[in-house]
Amino acid sequence: MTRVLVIDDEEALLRALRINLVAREYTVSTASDGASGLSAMARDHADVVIVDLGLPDMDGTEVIRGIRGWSSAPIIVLSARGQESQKVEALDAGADDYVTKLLARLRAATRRATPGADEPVVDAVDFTVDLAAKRVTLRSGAQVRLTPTEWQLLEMLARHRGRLVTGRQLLQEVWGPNYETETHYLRVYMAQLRRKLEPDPSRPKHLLTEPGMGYRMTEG
Amino acid sequence: MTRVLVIDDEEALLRALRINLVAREYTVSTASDGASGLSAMARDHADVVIVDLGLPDMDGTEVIRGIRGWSSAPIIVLSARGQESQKVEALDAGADDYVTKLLARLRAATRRATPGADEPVVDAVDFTVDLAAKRVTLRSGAQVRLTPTEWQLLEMLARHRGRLVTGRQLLQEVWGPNYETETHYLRVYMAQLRRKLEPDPSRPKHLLTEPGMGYRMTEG
DNA sequence: GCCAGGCGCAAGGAAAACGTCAAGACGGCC
DNA sequence: GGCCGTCTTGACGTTTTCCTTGCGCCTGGC
Repeated sequence: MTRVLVIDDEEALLRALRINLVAREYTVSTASDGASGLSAMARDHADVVIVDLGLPDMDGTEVIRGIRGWSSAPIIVLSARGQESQKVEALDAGADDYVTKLLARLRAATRRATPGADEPVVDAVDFTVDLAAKRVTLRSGAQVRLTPTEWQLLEMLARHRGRLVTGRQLLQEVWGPNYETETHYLRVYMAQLRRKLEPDPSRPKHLLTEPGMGYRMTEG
Repeated sequence: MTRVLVIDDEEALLRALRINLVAREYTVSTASDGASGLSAMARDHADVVIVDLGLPDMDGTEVIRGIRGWSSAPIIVLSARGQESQKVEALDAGADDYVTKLLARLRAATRRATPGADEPVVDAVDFTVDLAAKRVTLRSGAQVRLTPTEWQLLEMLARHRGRLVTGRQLLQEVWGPNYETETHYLRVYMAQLRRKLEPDPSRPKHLLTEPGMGYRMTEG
C-alpha cells in the first residue's frame, strides 16, 4: 500500500484529493502548512509527497529542501495556485483531466522510486525477504513476525544488499531526520533482527557490522 | 546515463566542466543565461542542474525557483564567482581538488535518484575497490575488512588512481585541517593497508611511496 | 665512515564503538 | 481502566579502533 502525504492549505482541495486517492487505494495523510507537513513526514515516512507551493507559513521550496535533506521519497509539486482552485469543483466530481494527470504523475513517481521492480525478492542462504509482500520467510519455511521498525531496518539493508549502509543513513531513513545520533537504537534493533533471522545470532552471517562504518547485509 | 544541465555564463568554465563531466560519462547540456537555462530544463528534463549564481539576465535564485516550481531534480549551486574563475585553469588540467569535490556533490545529488549508478569500481591487479559498496575484494575472492581510517585513505588514493597525492592532501582529507604535519599517521596506516592488500607488503606494487612527495596508487 | 632525516614496522594502553539484557514509557485496543 | 505489543532508555561487559612510542633500516651528504 502506497502512502501519500498531501501538504496544502486549501481545505476543499485537501478533502477532494483525499477522497480520490483513497478510492484508488492509496493511504493518505494530510497537512495544512509547511511545518506540520515536515513533522508529519518525519513521523510517518510517506512513500510520496504532494506539495503545494505557496503555503501560509513557509515557502514551498523550503518544505521540499527540508524533506530532500534526509528522505529520498519522490515529491510532486502542484503548480501555481489560482489555476488549482479553479479545478476544485472538478476534483469533487472525481474524474476529470486534472485528477487523471495527477494520478499519472503519482504512478510515475512511485515507479521510479522502486527501481528494484525486477527483483522484489532478496534471497539469502538462511532466509528470504519479499520486499513487495513485506514478508520474511526462513529457509525452514516458517514465517517471521517483524515489528514495523524491524521491517524498515531490514528493508533498507535488503535494498542495498551487498553494499555498506552507514548508521546515519539507517537512522535517517527509519527513525527520521532528528535521530542521526541515536546509534543506540541501531544496536538494539540489529540484535533483535539477528535473533529472529540468524542461525547463530551471536555470530551473524548476513547482518554484518563494520565497526565505525555501518552495517551490511550479505546473501551468502 | 545521468543528464546534467550546467547554467553559467563563463565560457571557459562551461567548456572545462563539459570536458570533465563527459569524461565521467555524464550527458551534458549547457546554457549561458537564466532564460535559456530554464527553457533547456523544460525541454530536456535533466537529472541534475548545476547553476552559477550571478547570471547576466536574471538572479540565480530566480532560476532555481523557476525550476523548483515544477521539477524535483536536484540543484547544485556554485558558490560566489571570483573564487570560481580563479579555478578555471585548474579545471582545465582536469585533476584537482575542485573537480573532485564537485563530482562528489554530483554523486551525492544523484545517489537519491539512481542509487549506485555512477560510483566506479577501481580494479587493480591484486585487488578490487568498490567505492559504492565500500568493499575491497582480493583477487582470491576474499573480502578485506578495513577500519574507517584505512578506508578513507584507500578511497582517496583510489579516486586519484595513477596520480600522485601529497601527504598534506591525505592528512587534510582524512584527519582534518589541523593534522597537516602528522606525517607519522600516514606511515602507520599505509603500512596497515599494505599488510592487508599487497601480496608482498614490504615490496608494494600498488601503494607506492614517492619519497618526499607523497603516495600513489597504481592498478598494474 | 658517520650522521641526519625520512620511512617501515611492531606493540600497548586509552578511548570509542558495539552487543546484550532488562526495565520503564507509550499508545492502541478491548 | 487494564492489557498487550512495541518502542525507548539505561547499565555493564566486550570488542575494535585509534593514537602513541620506540626502534631499526635505508639513502644521501659530509
